[in-house]
Amino acid sequence: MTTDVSSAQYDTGAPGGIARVPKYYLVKQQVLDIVQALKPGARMPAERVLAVRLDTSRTTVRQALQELVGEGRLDRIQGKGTFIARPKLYRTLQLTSHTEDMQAQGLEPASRVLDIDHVEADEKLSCLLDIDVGDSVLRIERLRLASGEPMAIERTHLSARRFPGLRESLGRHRSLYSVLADAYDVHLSEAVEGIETSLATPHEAALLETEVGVPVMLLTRHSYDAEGSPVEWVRSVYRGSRYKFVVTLMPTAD
Amino acid sequence: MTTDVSSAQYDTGAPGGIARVPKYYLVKQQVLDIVQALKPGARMPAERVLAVRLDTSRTTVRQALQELVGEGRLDRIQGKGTFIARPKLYRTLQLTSHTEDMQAQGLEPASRVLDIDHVEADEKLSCLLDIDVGDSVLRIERLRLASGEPMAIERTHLSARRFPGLRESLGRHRSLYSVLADAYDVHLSEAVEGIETSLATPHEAALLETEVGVPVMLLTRHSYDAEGSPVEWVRSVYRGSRYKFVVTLMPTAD
DNA sequence: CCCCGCAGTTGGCCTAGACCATAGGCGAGT
DNA sequence: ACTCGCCTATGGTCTAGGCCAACTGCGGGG
Repeated sequence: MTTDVSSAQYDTGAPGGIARVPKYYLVKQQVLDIVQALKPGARMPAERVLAVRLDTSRTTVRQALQELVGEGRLDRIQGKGTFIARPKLYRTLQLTSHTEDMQAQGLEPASRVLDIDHVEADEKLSCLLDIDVGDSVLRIERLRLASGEPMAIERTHLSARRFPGLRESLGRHRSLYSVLADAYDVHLSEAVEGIETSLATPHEAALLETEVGVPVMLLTRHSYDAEGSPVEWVRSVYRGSRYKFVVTLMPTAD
Repeated sequence: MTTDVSSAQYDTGAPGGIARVPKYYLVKQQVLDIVQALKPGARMPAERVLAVRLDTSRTTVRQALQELVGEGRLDRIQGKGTFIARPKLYRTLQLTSHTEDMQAQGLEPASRVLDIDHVEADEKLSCLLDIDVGDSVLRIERLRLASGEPMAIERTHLSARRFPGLRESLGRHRSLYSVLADAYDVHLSEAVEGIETSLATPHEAALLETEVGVPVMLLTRHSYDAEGSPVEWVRSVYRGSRYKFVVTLMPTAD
């Protein structure tokens, strides 16, 4: 029934703003002890087993597991079980292409084109790319991979007028940035990136091989060429539980 | 998008990796319609009302609301109700102090010291600060505020030997960085920041006035002086649903 | 030998309902 | 008038259990 009754189910102790600790959070700590005693790839006890062993309901166990999945400590696979996850990867923020970035870290870069088409610029895009509303925009949606592991979903927008034939050129090259440099003599000189958290949609979760609702990093990049004209606008979704972003800061010039 | 979702509770159709859409996710979309029709601060219908209106259980409604809270679209207050949240704030990544950073954005900076003490350096800290294991480290834990709103929990570590009397000096100054510059002639010239996602612990949630388990940004900063010696190591926890980080990237020097 | 299909295990999703904790209104008592 | 305390509405936590979906192994049929 209603758990154990009386005894402090909630930490109502010191009133000085001390946080309440829900039971599922205690369960999480207990599960964490199990996690830390195992190696990556090892299998956890089943949810129903944990519920009995930790004297709680399966619902509560799942809430605890949910957080550990969100933190990247566990992976769950339906029908197989729950497993200890591998450590996070790193993603350096710098003005380089995905290809260069991965190679610099000794990882095998790869991309799978999900979609590539032309769309009309809405007000927001026209402003970002400094074109007119209704102008044609080349939109490239790619799944980025690092050594076979899904890394991010990336949607790149470029002016179709400025880069005619780009769509065709991409098939013969490895990197978008090298195509821009070689075929159009466009070199990126500055970019502004925004980083925020979000939650995986069903579509994103499927592509990133994770679960709906886990925290993701939403990264937007606005790149400019040497003349200060906007070249691309990119929106990327990374698995928050798998990547750590690193940026080196220098004093501001002024 | 694949937001079609007609009637099928589960998309068992195409096996090509199409994402299943759980019912709570459909509920989330419906709730989102309500959210978008209201202004920040407005009150949502009660959970039990939504459950009846959307023909589902309160549990499922809460799961949908949970995600919207995690995304920073809703705020829940026990006993009062659920309300539309305000838009995100911005946090620029640059080599400046919290005080300067806030003032540059027209916000009122403030800090509340939660804890300030000396601890012995463990192996990790000794490496980060280039001191010996067991050396005394000044640890400052502060709650950062922007115009009254809790922004981050920040734990700064500095060598106590290198900065004698720093603890006392801090009471008479606004900013740590200005104390370092004025009293010790130490000027930061470079910093490496790491950004990753995590989930709020009960303690962090209480201080940040949010809920346990919501996504947070875990930001670590390792700062160096002009000579290349490490000066501080900082670990900060930001409410992911309230802040967006922005960084300007320039081409790498080499 | 291979393939199919059944059954068991495990995670995924949802329900119905209980009780706790907090905020706020309102009325009884002072 | 003011204050205290009860009542109610609302979110917060937890339980028990049902059914679905995916993986796995095994055995029978081709």
